[in-house]
Amino acid sequence: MFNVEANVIGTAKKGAGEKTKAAIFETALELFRRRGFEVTTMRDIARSAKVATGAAYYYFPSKEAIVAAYYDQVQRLHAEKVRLELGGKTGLRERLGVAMHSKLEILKDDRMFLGALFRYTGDPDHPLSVFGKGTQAQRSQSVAIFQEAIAGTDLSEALRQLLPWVLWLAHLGMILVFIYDETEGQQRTHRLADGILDLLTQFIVLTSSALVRPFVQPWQTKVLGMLREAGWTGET
Amino acid sequence: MFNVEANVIGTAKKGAGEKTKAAIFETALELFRRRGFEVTTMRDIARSAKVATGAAYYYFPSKEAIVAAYYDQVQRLHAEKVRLELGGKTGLRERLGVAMHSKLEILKDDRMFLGALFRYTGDPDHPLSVFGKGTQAQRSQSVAIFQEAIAGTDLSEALRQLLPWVLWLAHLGMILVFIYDETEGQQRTHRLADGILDLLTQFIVLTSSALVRPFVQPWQTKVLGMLREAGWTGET
DNA sequence: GAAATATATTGAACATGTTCACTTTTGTCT
DNA sequence: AGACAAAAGTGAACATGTTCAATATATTTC
Repeated sequence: MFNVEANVIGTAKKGAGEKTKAAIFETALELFRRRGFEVTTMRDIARSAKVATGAAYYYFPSKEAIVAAYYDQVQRLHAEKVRLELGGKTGLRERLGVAMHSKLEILKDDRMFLGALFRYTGDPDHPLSVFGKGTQAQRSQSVAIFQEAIAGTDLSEALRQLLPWVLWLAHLGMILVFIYDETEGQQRTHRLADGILDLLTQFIVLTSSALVRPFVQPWQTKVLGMLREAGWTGET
Repeated sequence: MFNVEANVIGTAKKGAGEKTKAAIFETALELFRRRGFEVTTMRDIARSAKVATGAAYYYFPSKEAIVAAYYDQVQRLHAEKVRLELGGKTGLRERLGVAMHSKLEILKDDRMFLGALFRYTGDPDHPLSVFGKGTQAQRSQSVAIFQEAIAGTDLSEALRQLLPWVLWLAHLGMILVFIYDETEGQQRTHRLADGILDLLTQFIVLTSSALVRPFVQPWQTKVLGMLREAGWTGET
């Protein structure tokens, strides 16, 4: 009768299926981690989670959608982690470093199935395409994290607007490199991220310095103009 | 008994299956173009080509492999086209423009199924991964085209070595943008390519000019060093 | 509390990429 | 020509992602 605190805890009446969904999700991730994405079948997942095959599809529209859900979770963790680690840090370079490296740390054990995120990259109309309309919301969230990372630093309006998108794109490339990186602890990816961030911040600082600005400013304008035209920020 | 000129023409005795292979290939491309890659089934292709389903697999290890074969053909066409159009042109910017735009022209009617090339981007071990070992040969060929494009121009040794790889990567991104580009004749992609090439060549020219070199050289060194470390050129 | 509705769950059926044991065709050797 | 081997081609069977009609369970309505 009284049903307070009910849906606070996940065990409540309403949405009893939440538990099932969670079970399927956790089981899937475990199998993905242990055996890889391709070799793990939906039947495996369902069986391991002690439900019928169809149940998995009741909660997730596709196998890749499970990875997408995982990535949603990653984004939440990342936002949290960044907010935490950003405290006190005021330098642009340092803040960007936090945003990038913390992401890699979150993903560190999941390189095996992360590739599934890129499966529909070449398919503009697929709901799970990294660049498609269907993932716009997640994209915005991810961009927002980088917005937060550059918040408080002294940047031009144009940069403040476009930099987060550039960083998002760079971070996507970074994840790809990460997947391919077989070096111990994926140090190569970490170093590459540092290198790119070094260059980027140096460039930005340059364009802010009154001394060289006249020489570099037109470049920045051109770069930003291009990005804008490329439509990366419009998000029709 | 005498079997000269035989395998010169494609209709020869040896390799009679070449005709079948070609039929399957052409039929597949036609269907991909008319209906799209996803909706076209291997059974469709086989039926249209008047062979059994298994025949398609006798010649192509997978559905995506057909697109890969198409892309091989594209590369040959591209090499040819570039060699042709490059005649006379000596400016770096102009030559790079030829390399990029000619590629887009070759691909112009095939955006519908080009996305299949990217299907295994996130799967390092798949034989058809764009960045994987299995596609190393095609990658080298593609890089060679850009090598040819920058040949004859006045560049430092480091640049001459790394620029082709950078261009290859850029051109890959360009194809991706191309696939998503719904503007008339994909002008947006063409403009983006021009913009990026402008920036790139300006940067290169800058680092060559004796006047500003001292200021920009360290940057170039850093960028090139990073690329090298990233292992894009090693190709283990 | 019974009927009606919404939510969960089932497992068989389906579609399609892929494999494979088997047959047919083609070319070679004697 | 006939035997043999290699290449070409067949189509049924298989594996797996996905759909769906049917059923069970919970919740709401009256």
